[in-house]
Amino acid sequence: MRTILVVEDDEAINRLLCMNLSVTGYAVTGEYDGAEAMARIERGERYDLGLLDIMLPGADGFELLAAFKSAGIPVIFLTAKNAVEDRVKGLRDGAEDYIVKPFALPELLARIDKVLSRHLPPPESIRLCDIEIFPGSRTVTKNGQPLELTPTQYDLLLLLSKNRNVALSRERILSEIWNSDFIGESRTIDNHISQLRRRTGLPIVAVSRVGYRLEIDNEQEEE
Amino acid sequence: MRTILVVEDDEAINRLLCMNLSVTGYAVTGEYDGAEAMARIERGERYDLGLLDIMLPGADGFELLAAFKSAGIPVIFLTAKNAVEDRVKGLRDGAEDYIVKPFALPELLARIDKVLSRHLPPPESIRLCDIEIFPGSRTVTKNGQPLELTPTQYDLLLLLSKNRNVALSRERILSEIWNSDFIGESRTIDNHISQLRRRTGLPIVAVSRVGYRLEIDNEQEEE
DNA sequence: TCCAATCGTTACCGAATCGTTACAATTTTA
DNA sequence: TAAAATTGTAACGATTCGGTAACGATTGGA
Repeated sequence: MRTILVVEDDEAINRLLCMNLSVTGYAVTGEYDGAEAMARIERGERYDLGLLDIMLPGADGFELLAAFKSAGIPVIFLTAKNAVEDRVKGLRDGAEDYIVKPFALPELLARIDKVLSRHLPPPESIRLCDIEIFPGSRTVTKNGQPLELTPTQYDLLLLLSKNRNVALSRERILSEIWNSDFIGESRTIDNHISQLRRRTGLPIVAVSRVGYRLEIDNEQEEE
Repeated sequence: MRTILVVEDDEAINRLLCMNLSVTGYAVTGEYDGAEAMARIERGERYDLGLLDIMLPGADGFELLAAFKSAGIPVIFLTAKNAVEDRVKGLRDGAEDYIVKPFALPELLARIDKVLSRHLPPPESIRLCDIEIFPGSRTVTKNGQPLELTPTQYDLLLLLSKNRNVALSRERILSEIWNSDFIGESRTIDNHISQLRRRTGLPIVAVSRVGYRLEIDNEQEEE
């Protein structure tokens, strides 16, 4: 379970955040005083993320940001409505993101999700049945043997593997692999799918009128 | 299951809304007093949507809107017939939508659906008796076993499942599934319904001269 | 109760979709 | 510069899907 430290002196907002985040599945600690929060970090308490107000008693958000940064903990700032310069300074000093009060909770959750996933170590390799993808070197093996793939095939495979059991529309595939536009509406994707299927032997099924889906009944492991 | 807080002091309308929404598959809480509703939000109670009347005892709709917004809960206003300025103010202050009383239920349902899909990630799965729909992968199971459906059948099933216990007119079905065009008025829908009924075994009943309705007596859960 | 309207279902054929092979244009590599 | 590889497009056949017609059953209103 991910842990979050919320530092916010407004009691209502603090409680609201803690309640909602804890319901969503995070382990939350609420802190009202900047100096106290600072003490927690210096004491070596571990958190996966800090949600920091800027105006705080004890120590302000920027001081805290420095402490969090040197402890390797990403930070999202909670800024008041019109404090534009705060945001600028915060981002320049290394905050991961900021959100303006009052904010919509789903938006905050989405940002938290993004920041946390950005801070996860990228996987060494991705395993699908007998296929293994090594994003670091952009190589693929099948049963341990190297498998030659063209760049497009590799990109397609990576996209599918990141979205296993998800019906990917042709539209989505186009926009993810062919940067931006590329108006050429055609059977291009179908062809690459066909080739990829032949080389990898993976169960890539057509979703009629929509696109394709990599079907993996998960009892595989990642490494 | 999605949760809705209905705040409306007119007892008849309140009960009507709660009854209809609950039959349609939402978890509904009815509240008659603005201050009480405010207390619920401040207490941290979670809802996916607020349906707010504007003229309320205790606290009016606009005060509630602010509270809902800072809790990240989207709001649809129920406005009286000629209160144009209310609508304008509501939308400017961040309401997602408004609907004029007296309103037609299908229209309200459509708007609710739109707002929710804009604010929440789509549900993992939708369960109807022994049928389970997985929108992400565009697959369906019956008693856990995969169930093959054609694209049109799938779209039709999804539409019906989002409008359970609501009579869907052929007109509406056509416009939702066949994008705009398709002038050919015929028995096409009846055929797809027939096939869907056979494959899923769901209680899709004909509503004479109108269309069809998926009849589900709710004691099911979603996941 | 009766009759017309509506509905459920089967059958059928044209149209659309998909898998695949082939090929030219372009890019990369030697 | 020449050869090889890659990529977008075209085309063909197989298969599936979808719209319509048709017929009997059912329903619902007078």
